[in-house]
Amino acid sequence: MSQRDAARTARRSRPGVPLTARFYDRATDIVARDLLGAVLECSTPEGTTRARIVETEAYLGPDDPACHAVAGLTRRTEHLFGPPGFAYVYLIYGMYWCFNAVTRERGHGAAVLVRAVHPLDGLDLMRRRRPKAMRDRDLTNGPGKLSLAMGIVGTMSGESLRDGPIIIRAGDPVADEDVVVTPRIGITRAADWPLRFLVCNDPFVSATPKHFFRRAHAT
DNA sequence: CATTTGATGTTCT
DNA sequence: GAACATCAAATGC
Repeated sequence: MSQRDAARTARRSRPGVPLTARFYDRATDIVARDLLGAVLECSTPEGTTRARIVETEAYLGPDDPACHAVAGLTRRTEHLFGPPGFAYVYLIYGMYWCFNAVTRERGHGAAVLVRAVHPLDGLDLMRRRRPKAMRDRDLTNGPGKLSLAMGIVGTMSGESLRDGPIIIRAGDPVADEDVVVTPRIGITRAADWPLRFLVCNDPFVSATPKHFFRRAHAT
């Protein structure tokens, strides 16, 4: 799917119901929206990479059926349960690391998944780490891909996003008219909740599934 | 092009 | 044993 088609599909999938009325708490989805445009930086012995965040998903906590917090405090969710401003990195499908920023107070269990970034610095290092990516946009247009490209791994979970190996800095803000909202990708529970945020027309956002289009029309 | 399938292994029931 | 916030290669038009 071309990037323009992905953005168009996402735009047409925008739910007609305002976010405001739907959920018990807006803290985490506000963070998810405001994280668009922020700069993600990761430092490893190999070097430092920087990239602009262009796609996020909010996971609201224990009352969100798709959030890992519903399982309670386990080995995996230890760092999800706070405090805010720290990394929650977990392994998915036994192969890929997913990076989240914890958003709520200790014990709550809410976080924002970073799903795609637009590279700014360290392109050569990213290409070395992602030899299979034929085009630059394939380097970081997915949560597993961006972790590979930037060197994000599980040992970074629980580290501070202010002075740890992964740092989030302020970036150029993204205007509301450039933000698209869709349901979250790759989940089965709460599959219609509109908590995925992306910068429309950015070539580095991940593909929006086609069935989102039909779902929006059914309602 | 779009859609399906196989890889891969940790975590929790 | 089943589920899984994924990715890349293979297959179908």
